[in-house]
Amino acid sequence: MASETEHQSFFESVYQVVRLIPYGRVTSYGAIAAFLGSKRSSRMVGWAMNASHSSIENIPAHRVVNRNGMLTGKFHFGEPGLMAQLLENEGIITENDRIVNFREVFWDPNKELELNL
DNA sequence: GGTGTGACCAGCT
DNA sequence: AAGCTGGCCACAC
Repeated sequence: MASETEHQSFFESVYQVVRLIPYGRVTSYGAIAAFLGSKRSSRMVGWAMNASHSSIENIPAHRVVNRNGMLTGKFHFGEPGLMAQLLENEGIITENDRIVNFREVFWDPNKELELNL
């Protein structure tokens, strides 16, 4: 057995979900964590994003915000304001580093996505 | 291999 | 009501 072992690290799982976020939509760290099974592991999701720079794939980390809809990780994009700019570029309205219509653009993987692992 | 950390969340004071 | 602390779990040194 053993085979290749899909050692899919927690990070990889997070990347997949983040990659599945539709254009013009956002989600929260807790939502992704809950989708992965550990609602309280939301911190790991954020940390995974920190390592997203190591991923060769483009991770739309700007579509991931906290449950308040605030752009908490904007400082990690190299330049502050870049995250908000990317979001507005997708039609998402942000104000004061916070998504105005967060409720409207919120994309819950638990609801939209099905357990197809 | 123990310790620390981290872009959170929720509960307690 | 608002601020803070704890918890949680995976990764880096």
